[in-house]
This record gives sequence, C-alpha cells and structure tokens, in this order.
Amino acid sequence: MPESTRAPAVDKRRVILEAAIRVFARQGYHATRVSDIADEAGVAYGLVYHYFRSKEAVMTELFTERWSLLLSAGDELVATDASPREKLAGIAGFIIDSYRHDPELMKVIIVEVTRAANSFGQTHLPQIRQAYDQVARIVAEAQRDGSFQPQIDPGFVGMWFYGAIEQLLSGWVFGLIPTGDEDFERAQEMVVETLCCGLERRDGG
Amino acid sequence: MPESTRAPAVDKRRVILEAAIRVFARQGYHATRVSDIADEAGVAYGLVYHYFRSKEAVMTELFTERWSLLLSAGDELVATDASPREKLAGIAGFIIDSYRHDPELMKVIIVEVTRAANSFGQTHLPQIRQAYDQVARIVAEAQRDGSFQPQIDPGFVGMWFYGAIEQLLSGWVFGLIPTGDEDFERAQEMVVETLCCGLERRDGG
Amino acid sequence: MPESTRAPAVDKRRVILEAAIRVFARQGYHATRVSDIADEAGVAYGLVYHYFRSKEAVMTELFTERWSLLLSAGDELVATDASPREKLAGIAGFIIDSYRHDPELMKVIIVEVTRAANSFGQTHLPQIRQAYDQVARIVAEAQRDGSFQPQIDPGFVGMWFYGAIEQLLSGWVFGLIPTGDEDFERAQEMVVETLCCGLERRDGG
Amino acid sequence: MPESTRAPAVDKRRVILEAAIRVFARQGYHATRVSDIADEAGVAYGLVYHYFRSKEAVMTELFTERWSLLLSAGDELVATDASPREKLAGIAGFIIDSYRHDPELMKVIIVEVTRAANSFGQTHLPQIRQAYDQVARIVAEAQRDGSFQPQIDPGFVGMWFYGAIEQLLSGWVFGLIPTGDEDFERAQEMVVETLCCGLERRDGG
DNA sequence: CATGAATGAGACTTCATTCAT
DNA sequence: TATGAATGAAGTCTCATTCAT
Repeated sequence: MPESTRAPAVDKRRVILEAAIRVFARQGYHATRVSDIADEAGVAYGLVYHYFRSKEAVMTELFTERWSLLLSAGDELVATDASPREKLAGIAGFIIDSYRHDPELMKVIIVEVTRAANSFGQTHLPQIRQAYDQVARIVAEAQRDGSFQPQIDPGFVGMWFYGAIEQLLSGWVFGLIPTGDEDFERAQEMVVETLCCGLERRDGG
Repeated sequence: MPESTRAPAVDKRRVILEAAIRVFARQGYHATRVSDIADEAGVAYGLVYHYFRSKEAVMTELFTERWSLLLSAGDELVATDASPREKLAGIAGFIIDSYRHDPELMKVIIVEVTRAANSFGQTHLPQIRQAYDQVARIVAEAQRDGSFQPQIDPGFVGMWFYGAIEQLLSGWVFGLIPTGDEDFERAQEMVVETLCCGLERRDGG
Repeated sequence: MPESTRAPAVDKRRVILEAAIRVFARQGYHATRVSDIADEAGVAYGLVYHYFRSKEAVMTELFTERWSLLLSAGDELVATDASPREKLAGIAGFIIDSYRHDPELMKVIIVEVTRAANSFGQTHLPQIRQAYDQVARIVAEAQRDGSFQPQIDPGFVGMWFYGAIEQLLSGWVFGLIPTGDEDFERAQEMVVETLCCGLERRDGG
Repeated sequence: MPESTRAPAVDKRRVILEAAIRVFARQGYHATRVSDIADEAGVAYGLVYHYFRSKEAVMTELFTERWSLLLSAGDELVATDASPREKLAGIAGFIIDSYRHDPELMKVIIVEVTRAANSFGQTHLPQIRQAYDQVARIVAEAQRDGSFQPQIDPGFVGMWFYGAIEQLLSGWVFGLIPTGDEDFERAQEMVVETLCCGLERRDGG
C-alpha cells in the first residue's frame, strides 16, 4: 500500500473550519451553537473540541488565517515603488477581491471581528491596527515626497480608509448595494478616487 | 385630588435608561444582564420589566431617541442653503458633538447598533440608511449644481462618510486616538477636507 | 393583613438544603446532578442557583453549618472541668448523637467531606483540623496534670480519635455494624474505654 | 519462530500502571483523564484501552495487587505464635512500611479506595473487610487466652484500628504531620501502645 | 408602582469509550 | 501491538422573563 494512505482522505479540521465559515456567515457568531458547526461539517459534536479549544478558537483561527494574508499583501504593496495612489488602490483591491472570492469568510471577519469592537475586535486589535498602519505609512511617505497634502494626519487616514471600506463590504453583505462584477471594480475606483482627489471639482483639472 | 397627577420626584423610567447607557457602554449589550441595569439604576429587578418589554426594548429606546435627533439635525442641514461642504461639515460636527457631550451613549449606539450588522444593525437598518441618504442627497445636489464631481455615486459616498466617521468614533471609544478638545475639532476638519479635496496635492490650488 | 404574611410560607432555601442532604446521602455528591436536588426539593432548576452559587456551595453550606455546631460543642466541653475521659466521651457522644439524630447529614459530611481528602476534605481542612486540635488539647492537658501517659503525641491522638470514630460511622452508614439504640451507646463507651484504657488486661485492675 | 515469544523490552502494561499511580496520586481519580495516564506513560491514548477495560479497571488492578499483598502479610502474621501485641504491631508496621516504600500507591489506595465509601470503597468492601477481620481475629484470640480485656467487641476494634491507621496515613499524605524516618517508627509504636495500653496512666504499672 | 423570588430552556464543554488503520 | 481520530451522552451554570404579593 502506498504511503499516500497515511494521509487522511479528508482533513476534518479543515472541514470544520469551512463549515464554521458558512454557519457563522449565516447566523452570526453568537447565534451559532457548536452543534450547528458540527452538523454543518457532518461530524460529531466532540470532534470540534478535538481540534479546537473552544468555539472562540474556531473564530480566531478563521480570522487569523485570512487576516495574515491581508497583512502580507499589504506589506508587499508598501514595499513596491508604485505610486501612493496605486498602493492604496492595491490594498482596497485586495480586500474587495477577498470578498469576491470568499464572501462568507469576509462577511464573518468584517461583521464578527473588525467591527465587533466589544468582542473579537478587542481581542485582535493589534492585528487590526497593523492594517491601519500600512495605510498610514503609505500616506506618510506620500506626504514626505510631496505627492500628498501634508496637513492630514496619516494615522487618521488609516482608520478612515478601513472604516469606509468595511462599510462598503457591509453594504454588499447585507444587500444594500448591488454586487455585480462591475460594481466591485467601480467601487474600488471610487474608493481611491474619492480618497485621493476628493469630491469637489478641481477647477484647474 | 390634583396631587395624584403630580409627576414623581424621580422618573424611574429615565433612571433606568441612564443606567442602561452606563452599563451597556461598560460591558457591551451581550455581556449586560438585566440585573446589572437594575443594580446600576438602584431599582428592583422587576421594575425594568415594568417599564420595558425586554432588554432589547431598552436598547431600542436608547438608539431611537438619539438617532432621531441626529436625523432631524441632518434634515435641517439639508434644507439650508449652505454650501455642500458646509452641510457635510455640519453633519460630521453634529455626530462628533454628540459624542463629546455623551460619549457613553454614542459608544453604545455605534458599537452595539450601527456597526452590529448581525443584531440591532439589522433591526434598525431603515433608520440607519436614512442617515446615509441625507449625505447622498447633499452630494447629489452638489453634483447637479456643479460643485462636486459627477462621477462618484452619491449613495456610495453616504456609506463611505458614515463608515469613516464611525471608525473615528470607535478610535476614540477604544482609546486608539487622542480625545482632547482640539482633537475633536481637528478631526471634523480633516474628515471634510479629505472628503472634499482628497489627499493629493492640488498643483494649481 | 397581619405582618406574618411578609415571611414566606416556606423557606425555599432551607427546602433545597434539606433536599440536598437526602440526595447527597442517597447518591453521593459526584453522582448527584443539580437537577436531582431541584426535583427532590420540588422547585425549579434555576432556584438552586438563585440561592447558591454552585453545587459545591450547597455542600459547603451543609458541612459548615453542622461542623460549626460540632466545634462549638467541643469548645464548650474543653472548657468544662470534667475529667479528660469525660471530655473525650463528650466529644464522641456528640458526634454519635449527631449521627443518630440526622444520619443522612452526617453520612454526607463524613463520606463527602472529612474522608474525601481530594475534594472537600482539602477545602475544609482548617475546620477539620480544629476538631482534631480540640482532642489534642484535652490530651495535652491531661498529660500535664498527670492523668494521661506523657509519651503519646497529643496531635497524633487527635487524628487517631477522629479516624476511628469516622470509621465507626462509616460502618453504620454502610450497614457493616448494627445500629440499634444500645449499639450506639455501647460504641461510645468502647471508643472511650479503648482509647483510655487500652486493650490489654490490667493486671492490677 | 521463537522470536515471537520474546518478552517486549518494556512491559507497556506495567508502564501504564506505574503512570496511573503517579497521576492518580497527583490529581485524584476523578480529576484524572485517561489521556493523562497515557501522556504520563508516554503511550498512545488507545493503548490504555488495549490493556484495560476501563479507567476503573486500572484503579482496581492497582488496589487489588497491593491489597492482596497486605492481606497475605496479615494472614501470615495471624498464623504466627507471636503475642497479640506483636501481631498488631506487625500489621501496623506492614501498612506503614508500604507507605514508606511507595507513598504514591498507598495514597491512591487509602484516599481513593478504602476511604472512598461511595465509589471504590463500596466495590471493594469485601476485600477491605478481610483486613478488618484479621485484626478482629487477633483480638478475639487474645481475649480467649486472657491477655486482652473481654468486653471490647473485636469487630469494633478492627474498624477502629484501620480507621486510625488510615487517618495517620492521610496525615502524612497531606502533610499534616511530619514524615521523617523516626516519625514513621514512632507512629507505629504509638499506635500499638495506645491501642494496647490506653492513654491513662497505669498507677500500678 | 415596586419587589425579587421563581421558572426553565439553552449552550458550552468534558471525557470515557470505540474503532479504523 | 499501537495509534489517535471520532463519537456523543451528560451535566453545570446562565439569564431573560414571568408572577405573586
């Protein structure tokens, strides 16, 4: 028998995580019972606790796994020599693409973590702030090289940027705004356009 | 007997509401037990249920009371003939002032309602969207009269604006950014400046 | 309506305690579910938690209430000017009488606390040792006044005394030895006789 | 092939038993999970169940193995023509020596079996009573030959003797009394001296 | 109006035991 | 023999809500 039989046919741990995404997205974290996750995953109740210390640990794993991808992507973008505007567009694009490719997971992360300041938001604040800081660093650098106005506080922009993007995602999640392919692309453009150029018409433009 | 019509020395209903603000702000809605509210108010357990149908009803009352003030103020602003920028500044200013004058209540409203898409956020979505729409209307009008660029979707700006402001308030609530008097004023200016003029330096400005 | 209506017709807290005695005695502490206590008491599940922090707290209350009576009785006995032998007989008698009057409670206390060194025994060790110390003090005093032999360590006798008495009670509890009225009285005599005079025949007696 | 009959380098069954002693002694039977035993033994979870029917079976094996040694030693002692006092001293000495040589195992046996009247104590009552009976037989014989007083019930003394000795061991186990070499020896002497001669000074002695 | 005792459904977590490999 | 993943029953505690006084 070949060695391949050593590896389990299905990774139950992964099955549980995927099931958790679906259930958290559908019902929200608080309304989800561990048995819901087990049922959705098609495994026994206790197996969830075989792989995870608690229901919270499942959520934390989900968040950490994806958020670290986001932070890595941001770090890479910051390090390139693209223009500030391109960098901001890159970050917005990455988040929006994450949503397009896995809307349930992103819904969970946004709704249950980054915007849940009283529960997971507080727990994962350091990681969340890292994302704000990436934006802040882009802005600060752009101010130093003269392409951005100097009077706006970069840290402030980091929060502002994420606040706005998350609100957009919430809008998609809850069906407040349309979710066609072109809507996503247009949204990304508008985010960056608004942030970089402002709403007012540029007389000399 | 006219005495019977006399208002009670203290309005217990109001006492309970004020207590609820403090406890919700301190512990969050989910972590707050009805007995916590009663204890904080110094009244008997059952009295909370004498005045309110449920714990949720207390929260709803808190939100509705304050949010309707906010909507009224917005409606008034929209109706004036101030410039679009002044109107946006007015709305931002009103929210920020609300926070300055009653940070606990605003914390509760932001954290537990407007950003809690899975619980109260969903319940009060229509009221929340009204606030977005006020901004959208300001933008749309400004686009019609030519002072704002036409290519940005007004509805999008409404969400963007509130997402950013709420993030700011969250930053204050959780101590991520400083909360001196000048910080609030500066924040208001930056919000409007960024939104209207963008981050990029206007060469011909 | 007379004031007497203010007092509840039945003290539910007491009802729960009495029910707990019966159930703990019947099934043992570990095998007792809180719902068993509630059922036995004829009250709702939650009421147990209204009056007691936990299942453990119920047990602790049971033990503490009775054990403090025992310690008080011992203190009184120690303070009298009876002979050492009479004092020891008094303590043995009090314990045995406690068992006769409320065998279920004493069963619970002996089996679940004083002999359960790994659970409640450890928690209540200080109180348990106080009882040993009373015996030790009686012995020490008798050694000082010359009525008891000086070479036996008093602290040692305290443990020995209680170990033996508890074993006797266990014997009754589990039906190893008969439990007629005369058996109890005879047991008390034998405890003291054995302890004071020993098993060996006194040649000069 | 003769190799197949070879004994394994290590007897895993024995390894598991030794590990169980340590874990039971450390945490108590109830607080010990089967996985704790496996971890302590350095074997896989399932192997415990390969060698033992259940967690209880492990405990039973531990108790039975040692207790039968104790009973054998007692039987031998009873059969000798030593004096009653020497026989009692022999039994006390054997128990105390057992504790000195393997305190963890004896702790487990005393705490979890002989004094745990609601669990293993009940299960192994017959074997435990055999030990009481050995003492009772020694006493009865001594009464017949006139060296012990006739009025004390021998069965009573059996329980008394073991109750006291176990209390002593508990005292050592839980650090209530000192455990130097001379303490053990002195304890053995005191047990027998007290039991045979009593606490009271023999005036004519 | 006011009190707080009483109710009971609900959820998390533990862990002994089984079983496929 | 040996492994450890998989199972699922069981039990504690919480707390929103009701109700008798």
